[in-house]
Amino acid sequence: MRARLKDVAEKAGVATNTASTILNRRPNSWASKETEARVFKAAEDLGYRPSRAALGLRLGSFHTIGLIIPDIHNPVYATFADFLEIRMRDANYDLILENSRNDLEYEQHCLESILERQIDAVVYFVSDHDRHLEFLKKAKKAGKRVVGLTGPSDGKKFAFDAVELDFSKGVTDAVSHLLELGHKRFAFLCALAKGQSAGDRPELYNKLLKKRGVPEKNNSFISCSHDLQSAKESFGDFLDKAGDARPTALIAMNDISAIGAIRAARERNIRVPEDLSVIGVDNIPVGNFLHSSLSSIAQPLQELADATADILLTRLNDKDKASKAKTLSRKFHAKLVLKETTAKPPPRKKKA
Amino acid sequence: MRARLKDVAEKAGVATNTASTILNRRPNSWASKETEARVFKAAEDLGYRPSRAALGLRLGSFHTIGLIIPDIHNPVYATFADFLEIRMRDANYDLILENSRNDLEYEQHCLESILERQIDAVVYFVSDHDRHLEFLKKAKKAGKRVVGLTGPSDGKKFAFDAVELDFSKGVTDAVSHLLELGHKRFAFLCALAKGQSAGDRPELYNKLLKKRGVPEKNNSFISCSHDLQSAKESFGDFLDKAGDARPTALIAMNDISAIGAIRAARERNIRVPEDLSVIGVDNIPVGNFLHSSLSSIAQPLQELADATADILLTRLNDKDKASKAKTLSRKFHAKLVLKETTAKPPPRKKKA
DNA sequence: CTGTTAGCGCATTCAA
DNA sequence: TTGAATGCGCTAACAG
Repeated sequence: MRARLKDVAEKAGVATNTASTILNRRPNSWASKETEARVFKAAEDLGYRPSRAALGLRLGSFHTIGLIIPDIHNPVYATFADFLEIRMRDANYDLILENSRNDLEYEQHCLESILERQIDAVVYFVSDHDRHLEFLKKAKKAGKRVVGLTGPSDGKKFAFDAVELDFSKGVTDAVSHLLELGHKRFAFLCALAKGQSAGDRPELYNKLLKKRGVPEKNNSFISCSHDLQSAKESFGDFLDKAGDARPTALIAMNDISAIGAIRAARERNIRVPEDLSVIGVDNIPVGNFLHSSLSSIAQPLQELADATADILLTRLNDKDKASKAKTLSRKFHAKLVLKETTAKPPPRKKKA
Repeated sequence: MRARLKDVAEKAGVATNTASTILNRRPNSWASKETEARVFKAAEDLGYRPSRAALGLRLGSFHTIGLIIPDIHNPVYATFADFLEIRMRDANYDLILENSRNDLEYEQHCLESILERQIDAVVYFVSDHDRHLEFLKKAKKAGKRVVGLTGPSDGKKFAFDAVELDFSKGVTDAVSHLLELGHKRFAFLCALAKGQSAGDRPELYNKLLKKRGVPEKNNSFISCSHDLQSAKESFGDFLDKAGDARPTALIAMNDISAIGAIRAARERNIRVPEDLSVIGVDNIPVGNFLHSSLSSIAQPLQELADATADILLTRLNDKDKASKAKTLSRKFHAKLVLKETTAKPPPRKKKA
């Protein structure tokens, strides 16, 4: 079996608790340098690793945080998870990853199940606030820290720690850019999780364009699921129905949808960007390797992960919960990155 | 605090151990139906979940398996992890995911660190056998089950449980197809992990083509890292050097490399498939959404994950280690899937 | 520095 | 069925 603390102590010729003291919190240790060295060497030799089970039982914590992502197949979340994992690992925390598979119901299940574990904190992407309120209450009651990744100001509104990402500047810039290029007809492709409704997104989108003088009839709102195939099909159907009245510019709510949509266009001999300009969201790496590299609204993933880790560690280190009342939050902005999928709209064909 | 077993027992008006007996192994329980019902209800009402820490300590196992993948950004591994997680979760096992980031050294670290946990089994993708031999020994000594995902016959050779995937038929078919189309000059793009050498891959590749009458001078072997950018750069450099003598057909060791290479071609006005045929490996979804959908050699991911889960559960349920000596393995074959990136080679230009 | 004691939550054994 | 007792590996408090 594995070496236990007791074995280390014996080998070093000290008492078990002395070994424990030395191996953990040096400050209060009265041991001589020599003894310390002996203990460390014994631990090293035996390949001693504290039992996480015993530690968890004794300390009531596993030094573990849970991360729930909506979709492991979306590079954005995979990358975020990767970044966060590195940061937390540096702080000696483990990361448990749950994939809710873009299913709001299953997401609930993940939230509940992760709460049932000996976990110190939960990080999750806020998809639908109302659905999460009860979870937040439970989590707080259970003494778990929670950090939500969310849109702007939701954190403040609901009083939980949050890393906020504001897309508005990015989206506004995207629209401005398309308008400047001369586009008149727009489409918005929105990927929805299973069980999620479009909410007020269509209105927001219409309002945004109306403010710039684009009449509502020139705007289309299309929804799809979170996979490539669904985006292709939804946008393809839309193109087929729209015929010649089709938009010349598309903003997709994420790059995955954008890629699906571009393929739908391609299969209909609609060229990107000559016939159709496309802007995605997320700026995932593969977007740079398409036939035309994908213009996109980029999330500052590294910063988001760092901010999340910072908040997490602040909370985790604050054992007294002194700052219990305060809500921690950091805010970031998404940024438009122009590449090759945006161009002037094609010259209008004369009506036959 | 959370409800403990003791609380459940109290609420149900039974002894703690009675509650334990009822909640766990029904067969040996002598309790009346009524008592049982009361216990279950109490557990339900209190939202009782056994403490994993206590369970881990008592039982010496966390009902958890570890999966080490080379790259969370490669959809193939993400998908495999997802499939395996579902299967293991059904069997009430948790899955811990480690990402070795295509770094052989870090992979070692992952293997070691995962062994140090209270984990029942480890699943990993075999990249380099020699490096893993010591790990395998240690794992066996520690009583961990190990399942390796590997090439053909490696499992038998090294006597550990394995799910084997044989690419040879797929690769042979790919070469045959390209030869039939009339291709004469080939390139092989091989993504290598950090710290990994090409090994005997170039020879195998040359041999394969030589057998079909392709002289060695018409074959190029190019290596790159596991990311899109590296593939693009490596293949781009190669194209620049090759000039007009460039190959008309490319087999990339994975789709990520293929996508990078295609973009490199695109940036040099080399059309795919008109000027260059490309076949990848993995058949990842995004390949279907490129400008020309990517022909590829597909891994049967669902089957691989299922087989892995089957072996895992067989071992895990075999507490007596009766079949200790036997090596379990399952073998699968990769399959060529033709799409749009393969075509006849361009007509040869007359030399100036 | 040491040795002892106690307890985290649970399964298990044994005597009632 | 029950109640009591034991121990998994570890930390922490205490008197020496």
